[in-house]
Amino acid sequence: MVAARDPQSPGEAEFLADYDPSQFERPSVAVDVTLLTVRDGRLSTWLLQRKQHPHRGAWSLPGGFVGMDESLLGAAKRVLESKTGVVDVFLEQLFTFGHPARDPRTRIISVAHFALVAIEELEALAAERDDVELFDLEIPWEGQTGGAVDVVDAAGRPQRLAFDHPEQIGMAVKRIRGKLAYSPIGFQLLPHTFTMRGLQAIHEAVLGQPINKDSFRRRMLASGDLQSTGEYETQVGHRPAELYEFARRAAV
Amino acid sequence: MVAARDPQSPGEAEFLADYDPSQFERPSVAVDVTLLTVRDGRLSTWLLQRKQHPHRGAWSLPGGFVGMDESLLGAAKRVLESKTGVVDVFLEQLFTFGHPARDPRTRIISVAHFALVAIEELEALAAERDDVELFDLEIPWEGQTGGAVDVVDAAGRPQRLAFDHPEQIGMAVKRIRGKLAYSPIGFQLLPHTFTMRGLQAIHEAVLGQPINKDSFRRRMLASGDLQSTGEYETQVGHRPAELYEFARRAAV
DNA sequence: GAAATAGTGTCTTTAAGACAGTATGTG
DNA sequence: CACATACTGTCTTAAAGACACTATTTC
Repeated sequence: MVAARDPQSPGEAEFLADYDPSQFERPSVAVDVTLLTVRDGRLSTWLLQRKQHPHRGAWSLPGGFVGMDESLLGAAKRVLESKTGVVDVFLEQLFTFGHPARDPRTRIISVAHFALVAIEELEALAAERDDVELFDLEIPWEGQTGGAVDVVDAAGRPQRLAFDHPEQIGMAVKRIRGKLAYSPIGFQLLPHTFTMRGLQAIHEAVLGQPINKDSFRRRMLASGDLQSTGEYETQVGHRPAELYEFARRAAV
Repeated sequence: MVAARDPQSPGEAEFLADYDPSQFERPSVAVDVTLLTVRDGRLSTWLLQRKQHPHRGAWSLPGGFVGMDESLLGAAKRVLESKTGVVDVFLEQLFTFGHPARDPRTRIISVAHFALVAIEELEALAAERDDVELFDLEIPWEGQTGGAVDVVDAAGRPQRLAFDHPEQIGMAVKRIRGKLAYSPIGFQLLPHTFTMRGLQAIHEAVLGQPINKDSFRRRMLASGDLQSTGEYETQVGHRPAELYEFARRAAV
């Protein structure tokens, strides 16, 4: 429920006609999107190399300014699609970063978002783009402590990141760890069908710690979020596991 | 760690000098604060009656525009103090509301915050102010479902609220319910020392459901967040309960 | 048939809920 | 001393962890 741009009470129409929105100096408002995936058992994120100042050459989250007639989530969706090609994924607002000096140009307040994509989907898109790169995260804290994270290349070397993006990525990790405990968000990082072991691997990668196999299975089956497909994986060199799908995907 | 306003690479200083921040139209950015307390076993919030358009006469959260050299939390703290007199309380960013039509004047993006205060402290302040009023909340959903809430007067009549404030208050309730499960945030709604029964009453009011007394006591004592004072309540007409304090208050 | 992981059954451990019984103020 | 609530101890129930054992595929 949002207030419509209609007069609410006597005299309001005249007031609105007189209102001058240009009388105060205003900050710019941007959105940034931390795109998380799990690759080879590790949380990873997709970054762009900045071609312009400030922080030229540093890696940065896909981001952009919010249009005057665009919602925040709409802006994040547009930025994500235009800068990475990723469409139709889980996307949620995270936190708003507004330190007065976070951008050297001028006051820019950034509404941080995070998105979740299965690695299979990302790698198909990555083949078409040469300006983006997927980096592993190194999280120097446990559980939901929070704080900045490191972004490393294949050799484990920390990368230079722009602005407050290490904090933004850290906030995304903190949030997804928290959500995992009570919501079936792990499905967003997997293809449509998946095995119990595959789902557990996602949870372990996100939480950064091993999970008891037996209780994980019991908990997932009891949650009602999983639905048997009757199908089984093949070509795996051992007894094939049953494939499940997210039970509410049809309902949503 | 936030980027300083210093050149990061060759050529950046020249770029910054040329940058013209006025070339794009920008939204206004405001902060709103949902001030929650527990009164007589019910979640309540403190509202101001709007004296100007838009939504003149409707009740609204304390709010105001963000200054150009002010952090978001700093703005929220300033707004809270100037409009309610409340200082030095728990205050945290909640969510940013940015629907293009949420304010009939112009595009105003609001960074919602929430604050927690013990009712004892609030009532002392309320005596000095006649433009603010404390209203009970009626939450039409369970657990952490989320969504707008109703604000009612002493007779239970729903009040007319300005803007998207019912959603903002709902978001605050959702957040505090979530935090209660893993963080000792309930202490923020109590005086410095309190009884086990008092703490349980706060939890029950926030969660909107009764809690098992025995396991609550066990859980709280095991958490390490409580510290015995050796003091006991008096004048209660029954065996007095021990007074505890929040164990980390000294450390913070 | 060996290797490897899937899946089942059961015992142990731990946390939550239930409840009886004792403790200690005020009136 | 009656009352009301604080606090303690123990039994029951439910969930998580541990682990042995069987099942089923590929090589």
